[in-house]
Formats: sequence, structure tokens, C-alpha cells
Amino acid sequence: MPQKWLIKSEPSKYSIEDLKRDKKTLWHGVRNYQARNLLRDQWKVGDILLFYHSNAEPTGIFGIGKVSKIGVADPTQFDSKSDYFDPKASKETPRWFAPEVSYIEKFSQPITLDDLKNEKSLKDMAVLKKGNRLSVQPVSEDEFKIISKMAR
DNA sequence: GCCAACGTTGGC
DNA sequence: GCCAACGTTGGC
Repeated sequence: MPQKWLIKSEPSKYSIEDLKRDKKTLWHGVRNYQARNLLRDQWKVGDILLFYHSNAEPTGIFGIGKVSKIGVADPTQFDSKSDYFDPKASKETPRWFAPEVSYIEKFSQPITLDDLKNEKSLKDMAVLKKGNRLSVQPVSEDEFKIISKMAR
């Protein structure tokens, strides 16, 4: 059974629509060590990703993707013109990683943050915990099942 | 745009 | 290794 994750993105930067159009993308720009450790050490090809829009109207889960490649060094860390440039990173010892993420589906109706909050069985979900700003979060099998049901 | 809740940096 | 200052995230 593939592990399930929730990934956050600001739709003004990259939305589920963008992923639908591109079919796949390098998930670059993660610059938080906790999130990096998850996607570097725990993501496996085939893992399922809930695509969450943050800083949006509305916020919530907009669709599903999957991990299609792992172990790729994030190219933006080497690009001095990029916002994500990291002068301390080198090609020999990359510091940041960018798995390839592929499109699966866009929900016909998003599951909004309010929907998630109103679903009592999801009260322990990481994304609902106060102050949880992590852009990559594990999702339990039960949580995924409930969300899949809500998406129909 | 505000601001709470973090995470990171850097002086000591 | 502490911790103040600063930067970022993300809901509202």
C-alpha cells in the first residue's frame, strides 16, 4: 500500500490546474529541513499526494497526484538567479531535493479547509493542527479513505 | 494586510 | 549552546 502525503502549494505559484496541464513537475523549492527529510527519506515512487492549496480562496484539497521519481537534486539550489538559490549547496553534496510529481485527478469540487474541520473523524489530521506550517505532511490510510469518500 | 506561530541565523 | 532578532508561512 503506497504511503499517502499532503503537499501544500500556493495556487498563485503552482496550482492543481498547472499540474493537470503539465502532467508532471519537479516539486522544487522545499527549503524546510523537516519537509525535506520526509520527501528525501520517506517518499517512494507510487506514493499518493493530496494537493492542497494554501493562501487561496478557498483553501483546501483540490486533487490528487503521485510521486513518479525520487532522488533528484533540486536544480534551483544551484541557480544563483533563482529565489531558491542556496550558496551552501554544491552538486557533490546537494542539500535540497525535488521529487517528480505526476497528475492523477482534480476533484470536481475541492474539499475546503472548512469541510475538513467539519469532519469529526479528521480532527487529528496534521494539517488541521494549529500552527502546523509544514508543506509536506503524512496522511494516514484512514484519513485518506475519508477524504476519498468526501471527494465523490 | 495583519499577525501568530513557528524556523533559521548569527553574535556572544 | 543560548537566545534575540529576523524571516516565513498561511489562515483570516
